[in-house]
Amino acid sequence: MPTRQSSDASKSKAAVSDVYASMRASILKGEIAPGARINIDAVSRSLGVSQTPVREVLQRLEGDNLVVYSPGRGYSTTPLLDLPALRSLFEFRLLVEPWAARSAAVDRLANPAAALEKELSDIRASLQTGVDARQELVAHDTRFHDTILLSAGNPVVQHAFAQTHCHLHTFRLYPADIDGAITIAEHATVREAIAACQPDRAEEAMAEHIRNSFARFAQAFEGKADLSPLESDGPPRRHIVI
Amino acid sequence: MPTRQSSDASKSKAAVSDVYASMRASILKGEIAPGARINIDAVSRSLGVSQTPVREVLQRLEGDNLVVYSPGRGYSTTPLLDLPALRSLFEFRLLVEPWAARSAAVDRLANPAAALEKELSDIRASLQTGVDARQELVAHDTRFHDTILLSAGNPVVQHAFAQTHCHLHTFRLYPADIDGAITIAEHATVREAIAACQPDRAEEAMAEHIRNSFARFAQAFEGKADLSPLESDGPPRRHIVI
DNA sequence: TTATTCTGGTTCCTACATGATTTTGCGCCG
DNA sequence: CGGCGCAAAATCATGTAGGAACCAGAATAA
Repeated sequence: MPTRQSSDASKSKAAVSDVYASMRASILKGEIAPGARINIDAVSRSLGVSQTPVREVLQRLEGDNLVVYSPGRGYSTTPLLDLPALRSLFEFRLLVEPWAARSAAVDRLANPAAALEKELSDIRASLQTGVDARQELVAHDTRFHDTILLSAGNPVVQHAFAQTHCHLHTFRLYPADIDGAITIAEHATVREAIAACQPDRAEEAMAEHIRNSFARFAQAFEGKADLSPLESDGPPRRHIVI
Repeated sequence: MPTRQSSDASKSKAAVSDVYASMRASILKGEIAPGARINIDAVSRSLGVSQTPVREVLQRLEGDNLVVYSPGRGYSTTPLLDLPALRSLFEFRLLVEPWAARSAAVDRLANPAAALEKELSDIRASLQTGVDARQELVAHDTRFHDTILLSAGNPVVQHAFAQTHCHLHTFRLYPADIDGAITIAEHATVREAIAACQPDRAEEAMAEHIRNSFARFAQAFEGKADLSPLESDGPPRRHIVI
């Protein structure tokens, strides 16, 4: 009797949701080894469900860029981001997020300053009691940036950014020893500019934060790569086109 | 005997591929009526396949934003883009594509001027013999913009842009009477700037092209909507929209 | 050493059961 | 007589089980 042993309220409906959470956690924890192939049958039996929900979950994970699909050969986990991929990702963020910060820094009801302030005090409090600071920090970072992007009010940009799952990927290679204080301080700077309704300052603060953030992550690759800064060419290029 | 009658070489493997092409065409042609729910069982029986490949296809179509999924209620086709959604889409393009044009307008092997020139002469020739100009024009537009984006050399930006499927959506509301000559002329301007390796000019030409393109599409909404241009109010707001 | 065949394993699809959701029809109240 | 609400039934999404085709790798023969 292959009954589902996961949640006591094992009615039925939570199947795909449970499987998604489980597989995603497995990949993020590195239990499946980046680049390895995923056996649908093995996973389904190990989780006590059928193959259909597992396949559905795999297709969703493909949208998250956590697995790749080869027709006729099944699914494999994606390898960790290398430095060029990380740079591409942060260049994209540098294209989108300063624009979002500028859009958010206006005197309107959409101004997210209050929500950002709450988020900042929450994370400060949470780090005091500090359990699993790494997870907390990434979660805070996600919420902070998502809030700003949301208040920019462009669903297409928001969706495109969400599809990159940048926080999800950076979580995979987040060094355990990073000090969150710097990140939070930069967040506070961004929030102040937004609260003051100064678009230029907000844009620049966000751009600076992303550049610094990339530099911090790039140090995880130290020794093997060049570490040249994100923007190489001279004149301070406007990311905002008229 | 529920044999598959689609392709004569009905080995088996083409199932999901066939279904995908078929459903996608149905939605784009409007045969399923935007906003209507999709009955998995009906589709599977009508195409002579089982429910599993249909579900797989629906999940892929969800990534294309052609259907939406409600847990427990299945899939529905997405409604046609309304004016605000179209504006959001073109604002995203205005954020990404001028940057890509700038990045492409450099004196490197990645410079796509030659490919763009071939693309332009191809479409000009194709329009002479003109069969189904609408389809040809959208296909050309897709290739032209994709080429520029590709040579910008950022996979993340490229993927994020591809995920918007902007040409796929604009195809759904492409007016039949639009004259492609203007579009092609603007493309030629962009190409010239890229060929001349003038980043500023390329960036501006692309931005101008996208603004004009939006204006042309917005005319499809004439009568029902405000038709305010992308940047409505007085001070140059750097395309921040409410 | 190279080509061919065979076998093990895995993906992919079909068919069916089940539970939730929507719709329809009937009775009741205003 | 018309509108509202509840209940029963049909409908449909979701999950399960199993089988057939297919790819990969190994062993054997030339």
